[in-house]
Amino acid sequence: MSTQDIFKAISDPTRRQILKLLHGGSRTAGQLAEAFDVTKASMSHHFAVLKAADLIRSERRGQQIVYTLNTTVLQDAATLLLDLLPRGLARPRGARR
Amino acid sequence: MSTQDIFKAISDPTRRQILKLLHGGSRTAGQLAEAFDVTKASMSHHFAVLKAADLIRSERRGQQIVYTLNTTVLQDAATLLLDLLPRGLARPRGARR
DNA sequence: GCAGTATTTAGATGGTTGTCTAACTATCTA
DNA sequence: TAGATAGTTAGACAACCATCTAAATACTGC
Repeated sequence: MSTQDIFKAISDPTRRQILKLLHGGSRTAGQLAEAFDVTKASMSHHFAVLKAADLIRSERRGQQIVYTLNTTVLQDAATLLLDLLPRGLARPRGARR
Repeated sequence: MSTQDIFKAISDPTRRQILKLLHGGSRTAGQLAEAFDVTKASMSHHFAVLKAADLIRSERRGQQIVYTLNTTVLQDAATLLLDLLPRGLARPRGARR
């Protein structure tokens, strides 16, 4: 769950799309997989990367696994990016630290 | 200069550090190279990636090449990240669109 | 034009990554 | 407990990437 893990995770377009889909609320692995033209195994790999970065959380519900966006870490990532800017140029409202 | 170019560019820690150094104002290729433990050729590669993403601009000054942060694109990148969040949760001040 | 300095380009290499197929684990239901 | 469904893990492979050395380009000053 390092900074590098986060940036690596969001560097892939499929994974960014997954995060975007999780906007709309939690989804099962199967529901997410349907939205993409890759195998479930590949999707599972992407989930693992996102989980390693703590960008998503998983919870088993019966036979299915439900993924949920971890908005806190995503906000942190945005903050990290904004930190690359000269101070005071842009800042998220209510940024921590 | 696509979205993907931007995210790929910032996925590397060395390049993020370069951007951070450019916080403090423009620097020559040589000045930037000094700050890292890699060859100048490798640094030149990183500059090219950052330029392709339009995150930095270059200008020749005599024998040297001066690199400058393109804050506009960096702000856009942060906005793209924040767009992965459920609407209204976080937003940079004065975000376009 | 030549020597020296600053930087980039070319080509090679080892490591990482996204994808696949096949096999495995976990859960539910009859 | 057997079969079906949902998802992950293992292993392989091609493509990509960060890095290196060596060579080339661009500029300056003599």
